[in-house]
Amino acid sequence: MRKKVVPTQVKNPELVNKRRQQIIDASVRLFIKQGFHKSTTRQIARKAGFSIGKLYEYITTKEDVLYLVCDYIHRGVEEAVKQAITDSGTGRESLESAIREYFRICDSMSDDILLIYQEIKSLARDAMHTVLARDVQITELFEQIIDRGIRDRSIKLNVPSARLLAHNIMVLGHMWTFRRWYLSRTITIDQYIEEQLQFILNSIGRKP
Amino acid sequence: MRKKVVPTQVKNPELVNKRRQQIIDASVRLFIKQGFHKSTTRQIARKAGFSIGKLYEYITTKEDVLYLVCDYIHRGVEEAVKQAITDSGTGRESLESAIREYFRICDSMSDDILLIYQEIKSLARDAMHTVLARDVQITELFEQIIDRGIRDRSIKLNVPSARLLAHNIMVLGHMWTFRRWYLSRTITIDQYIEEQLQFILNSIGRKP
Amino acid sequence: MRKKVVPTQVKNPELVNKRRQQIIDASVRLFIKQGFHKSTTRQIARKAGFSIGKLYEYITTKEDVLYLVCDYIHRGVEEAVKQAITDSGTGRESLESAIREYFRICDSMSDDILLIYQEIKSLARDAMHTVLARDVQITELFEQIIDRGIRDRSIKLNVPSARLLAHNIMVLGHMWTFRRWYLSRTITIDQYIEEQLQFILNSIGRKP
Amino acid sequence: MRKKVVPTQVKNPELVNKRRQQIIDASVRLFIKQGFHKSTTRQIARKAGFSIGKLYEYITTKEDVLYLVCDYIHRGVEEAVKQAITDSGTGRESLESAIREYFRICDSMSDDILLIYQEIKSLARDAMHTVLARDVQITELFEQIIDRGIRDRSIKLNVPSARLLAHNIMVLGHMWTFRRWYLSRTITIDQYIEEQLQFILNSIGRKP
DNA sequence: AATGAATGAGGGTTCATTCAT
DNA sequence: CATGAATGAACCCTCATTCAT
Repeated sequence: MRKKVVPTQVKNPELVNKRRQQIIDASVRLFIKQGFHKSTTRQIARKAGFSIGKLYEYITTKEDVLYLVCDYIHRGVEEAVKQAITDSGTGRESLESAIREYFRICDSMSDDILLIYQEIKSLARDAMHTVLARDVQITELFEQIIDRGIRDRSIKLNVPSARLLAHNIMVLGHMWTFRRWYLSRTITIDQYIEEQLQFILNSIGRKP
Repeated sequence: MRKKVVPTQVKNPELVNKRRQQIIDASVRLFIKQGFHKSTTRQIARKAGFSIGKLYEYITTKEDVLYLVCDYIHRGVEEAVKQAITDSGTGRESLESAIREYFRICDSMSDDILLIYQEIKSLARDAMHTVLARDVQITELFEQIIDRGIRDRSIKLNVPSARLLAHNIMVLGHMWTFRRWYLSRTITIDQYIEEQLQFILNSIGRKP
Repeated sequence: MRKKVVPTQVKNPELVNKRRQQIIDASVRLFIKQGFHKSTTRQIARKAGFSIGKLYEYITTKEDVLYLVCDYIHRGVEEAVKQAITDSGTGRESLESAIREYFRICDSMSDDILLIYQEIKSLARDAMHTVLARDVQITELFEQIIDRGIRDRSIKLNVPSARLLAHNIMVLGHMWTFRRWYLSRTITIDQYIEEQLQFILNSIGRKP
Repeated sequence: MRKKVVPTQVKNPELVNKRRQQIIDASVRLFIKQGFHKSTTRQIARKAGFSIGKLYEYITTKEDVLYLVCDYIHRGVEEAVKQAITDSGTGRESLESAIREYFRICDSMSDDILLIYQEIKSLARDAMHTVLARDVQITELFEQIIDRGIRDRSIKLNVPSARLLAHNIMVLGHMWTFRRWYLSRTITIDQYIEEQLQFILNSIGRKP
C-alpha cells in the first residue's frame, strides 16, 4: 500500500505529528457535524486552536485535512480489530469474538465510519485509493481468520467465498452506522450483534 | 411518510413536473460526476437547457435539487423492486427472485445509490428524513415477502428477525455499489448475486 | 497577429465592450499610480464602480485586466500614429511629420508607455506575445514610410537598415518617457523633438 | 549622489558585505526568472542558503533586496564602462570603443538591465532616485568622452547636445535588451553594434 | 413568463515579518 | 546569535440568489 505523503513546511517531525493530531481531532468533530464542504479552513484552525497560517504550515490543501482524517479513522479501526483478534482457540472461536469486537468498534465509531462513506469521494483519486486500500487491509484480517478456521476445520464454507464473507462482515458492521437511526428503535446494539452473528455463522456450518 | 413539498412559482403542475424532470436528469449525471457541492446552479441550469432564472422558478434552493434527485432515485428503486415482486409461488420463491432482481437493480443503479449515500447528509433534516423514509419503505417490501414465506411455511426463520433480514438484503445489495471497484476484479455480478443469495438463504432454512 | 480573447460570462457584446472600457479606464490610472501587483481586484472594481462580482463577469483573471490595459494602450498609440501619417509629400516629409507626431504621442502617453515596459512581463507568454506583436506593427508603420522615401529617393539610407531605423525611432520616442524626469530639467519636449529629429535625419542623407 | 543605506542588525561590516552579496546573487536569478513580486522572501533565503531569520538580519524589508540588486547591477555596468574607457587616442576614438564595449555589456547583461526597467518602480521614491542617479552617472561618462572629443576637435557636434547624445547611446544599448527577441531574428549582436555605431557617429561629423 | 446581469459575503490560500526558543 | 514556527491581514476568486428589464 502506497502511503500518501502530505507535505509540510515544518521541519521537526515530532511537532508535525503533534500538530496534525490536533488538526485531526478538531476536524473529525467538525466534519461529522457539518460535513467536509461546509466546514471552512478557518473553522478547522479555530477548533484546533491554530491561526489560519499555522494550519497551512502543516497542510497544503483543505483536502489534505480530509485525507488525514480518513486515514486516522481507518487506522483506528484497523488497530482496534487487530487487538480484538486472538490467536488462541479455533478459527471459528477467533472469528466469533473478532466479529463481536468489530461490531462494537463500529458502534462506537459510528460517526467516523459514516464520515468516510460520505466524504471519501471528495478526495483526489490518489488519496482515495490510499484510504480504500486500508479498508481492504482490514477486510483481509477477517479473511485470514476465516482461512485459519477452514484449515483447522472449525469452519466449513461452501459459499460464499472466504473473501466475500469477510466483505460481508465488514459491511454488516458498517450497516449499523447507516441504519442505527432506524434499527435502534426496536433493537439494541447487543441484540444487533447477536442476531447478525447468527446470520453470519449460518454460512460456516454448524459447530462441530 | 410525509412527502416534502418543494415550492415553485409556476402554477401549471404538469409543466412543473416536466421541468423538474429535466432538472433531475441534468443533475443526476452532474452530481455523480462531481458531487453536489462542486456542481454549481449555473451548471445545472445549463445542462437542463434552462436559464438560471428559469431554474429558480422551479426550485427555491440549490438543496431542493438534491432532494429532487435523491427522491427520484429512490422512487426508481422502489418501482423496480415492486415490479420484480411476484405474488405467484411461495414466499420463498418470491424472495429468491426479488433478491435477484434487486441485486441487478443495485448493479445498474450503482452510481445513483452511491450518490445518495454520499450526499444525503447535505439535505436538511426534514428532507433527509423523507428520503430515508422511502428507503425504509423499500425495505418493508422485502419484510412483507419474508412474512408471507413464514406464513406459507416456505421460510423458517429463527434469527435474525424478518425485519433485520430485510435490512441485510438491502445493504448487501448496496454493498456491490461500494465495493464493486474491488470485488469485480475477482467475481462478476452474476457470481456475486448467486453467492450472496446462498449467504442470505442460509438463514431461512433448507428448502422443504 | 493572433488576438488573444478574454473570456466573459456576459452574452451581450456591446455591454461587454462598454464594461471593459470602464475596467480599462479605472485600471490604467491605478496601475500607473501603484503598479499592477500592488493594485487589488477590489480596488479595480471600486474605481470602475463595479462590485467585485461584476468585475469577474467580464474577466477571468486579474491578469486579464493587465492584458486589456496593455492592448488598449498600444491600440491608442497605433491609431494615433496611423492618423499622423500623411501620404502627401515625399517619404522624407512624411517621415519627419510622423516622427514629430509620434514623439508628441509618446509625451502625452508617457505614463501609459512606461506602464507597458514595467508590467508586460507579468503577462502570460501568450498575452505577452500578442502585446509585443502590436508594438512590432507600429514599428512597421515607420518602416513603410522609410521604404517609401527610399523608393521616391527622398531618403538615402546606407546604415542602419530601414527596419533598425524604425526601431530606433520607436525607442527614442519611448526614451522620453523613461528619462523625462531628468531631461526635462534642461530641455522641453519641443527641444527634445527637434534635437532627436536632427539626430535621426542625420542617417538618411542631406535634403536633396 | 546620496547613497541609500540599508540597515542591518549585524555589526561586522565585512560579514554584512559578504552575506549581502550572497543575497544579491540568489535574488538576481530569482527576480529575472519570476519577477520581484512573485519571488518570496523564503525563496530568496533558501537560494542564498540562509534561514529566513538570518535573511532579516541583513535587511529590513523585502524591498531592500530589490534595492541591493538594482544597485549591484548598475554598479556592474558602471565599472564595466569605466574599464572600457581609454584615455589614449582622440575623444572620437575613445567614444567609438566605449560604445562598442558598452553595447557588448548591454548584451551580456541583458536580463539584468531588463530587470531594472521592470522593477525599479517597486522601489520607494528614495531608493528609486538613488538607483536612477547611478544611471545618470554612467551617462555622464559618455558625456565626458564626447566633451573631450569636442575639445580635441575629433568630434563636431551641432545637434543633439553632448548630453542628449550620451543619453541616446545609453538607450540604444538598452534597446537591444528590449527588442533582442525580435531583432535577433535578422541580425546578430555584432551587426547591431556596427549599425548603431554608424547611426550614432552620423551625428558627430565625418572623420577629420 | 423569461432572462441574465448583478450582488457581495465568504471561500481557500499566501507570505512578509516577528519573536520565543 | 540563529532558527524556523507562528501570525493574520490581505489576496484572488466563486457562486447561490435576486430582480430590473
